[in-house]
Amino acid sequence: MHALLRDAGPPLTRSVEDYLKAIYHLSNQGGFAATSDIAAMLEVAPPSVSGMVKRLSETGLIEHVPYRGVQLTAQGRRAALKMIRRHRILELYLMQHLGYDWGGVHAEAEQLEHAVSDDLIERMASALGHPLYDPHGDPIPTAAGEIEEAELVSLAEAPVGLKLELRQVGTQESERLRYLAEQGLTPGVLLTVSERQPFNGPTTIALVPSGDPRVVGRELAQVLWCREVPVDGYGPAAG
Amino acid sequence: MHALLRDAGPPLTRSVEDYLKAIYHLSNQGGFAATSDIAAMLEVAPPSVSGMVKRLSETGLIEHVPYRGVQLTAQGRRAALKMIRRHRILELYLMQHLGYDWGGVHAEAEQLEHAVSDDLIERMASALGHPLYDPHGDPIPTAAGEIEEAELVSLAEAPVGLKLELRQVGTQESERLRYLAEQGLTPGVLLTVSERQPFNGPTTIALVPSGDPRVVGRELAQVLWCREVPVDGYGPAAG
DNA sequence: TCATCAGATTAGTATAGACTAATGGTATTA
DNA sequence: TAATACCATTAGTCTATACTAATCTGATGA
Repeated sequence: MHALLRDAGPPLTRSVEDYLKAIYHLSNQGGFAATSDIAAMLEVAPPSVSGMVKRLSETGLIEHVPYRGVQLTAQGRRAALKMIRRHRILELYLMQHLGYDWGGVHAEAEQLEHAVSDDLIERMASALGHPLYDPHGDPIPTAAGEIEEAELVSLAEAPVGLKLELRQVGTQESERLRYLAEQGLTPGVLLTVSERQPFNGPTTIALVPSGDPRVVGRELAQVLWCREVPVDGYGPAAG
Repeated sequence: MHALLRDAGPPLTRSVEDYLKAIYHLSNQGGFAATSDIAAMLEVAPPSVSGMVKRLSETGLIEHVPYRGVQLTAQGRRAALKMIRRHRILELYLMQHLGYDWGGVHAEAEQLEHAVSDDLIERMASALGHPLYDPHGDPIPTAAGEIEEAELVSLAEAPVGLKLELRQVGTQESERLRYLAEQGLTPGVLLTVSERQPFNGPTTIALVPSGDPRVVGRELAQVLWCREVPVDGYGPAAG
């Protein structure tokens, strides 16, 4: 079974590609993506999402548990990773070969990722020396659809001094979620670990770039899953 | 009145852009583009064209004379030239910077031209040194929407030895059109002028690349409008 | 001049994808 | 446990774009 033959069927529309990407980003580590979150990310109304979810699950790209959310199937995940590869290669190419800066590159790549051929992406990847990380330090999926899973560390374990991105909040309790949101601790936030008290004491962090400090008790810190962020350059190993 | 403000209104859809381009190519020098020709060029059914024509003329991009055909308005022409600029810059960029060959470049540019921003096209144009001709020798419209109109010579006047592309057939008589089509003399055909008999005699040409000869009487030759084709390189003046 | 035929148009339908308004389900809170 | 509030879903509509089948127009040819 060749990769090229495996995904036969009609090509995906632009909208479908956007939905799959959004679902991928929202369902970290096997969780469900909620209708309203997808709607917010794509800036459409929730009923539009319900409609699309029905179509996508009929074509086998996602699985839908009513009132719970959706997950990508293996096929949907492959398609999502392909779009993410395209996006990240494009961003890098536009910055390195056409002088784009951080400001404009995302929007341009967002459009182009739906129009480029696989061939063009591989040519760009070659011209870039088959990079492993995009300008934000995120890993670029391979053409075969594999991606380096960022290993997540809980904030309670992270070494002092590390720069981290909060990726996942491992609780559903609304009180806690509300509190964390008030503190500005939502997925995507950047922070550095400033200090940790001994004997299972709290962790003190500084938000990036504001520098605002936060003190997080051990119980909460244990459910804040973060990934290490390379301080500079195009990847963890970049010099 | 700034160019940037002049074309306000909702952005054109992909389909609309394709229709405008097709109409531009089909209506040489102020002629009308026929419904069936547009349909053939875009590979859609004629009624689909009728439907689109209605919408486009309501939005002022074309003018429609029922049962005769359509013409671009100034606004439609600007939009078409913008797409043609995009296409030609993209083809050149893909060939010169990403190693594309003649085979693949057209299809890729056809997709990308709908997705790129003006900014990206201008960056590519810069990287290419603001070229005036595309890989086929066709002139590239400027960002301001001006295009070098290829001056057409009638075959009856063209100097012996010149390489020409047949661009326009200046008659509507079906007998003559049928005869010309039988002879393989349709717009787009390449040829060289081999000989011309004196005293308003016939012109002998050789089709390119087959080399097949054709003898064309003066009356017919007078209505075969051609443009000179640069023999090599990226433009008439290219060395 | 009239019949014919190719080409253009209208009529009616389908699909993708969006919307608003109304309804239904789940989970938090009192 | 009951009430409530939030979120998801269904119902119904709209637009763009395509299609097929049916009809109309205008040019050609007898």
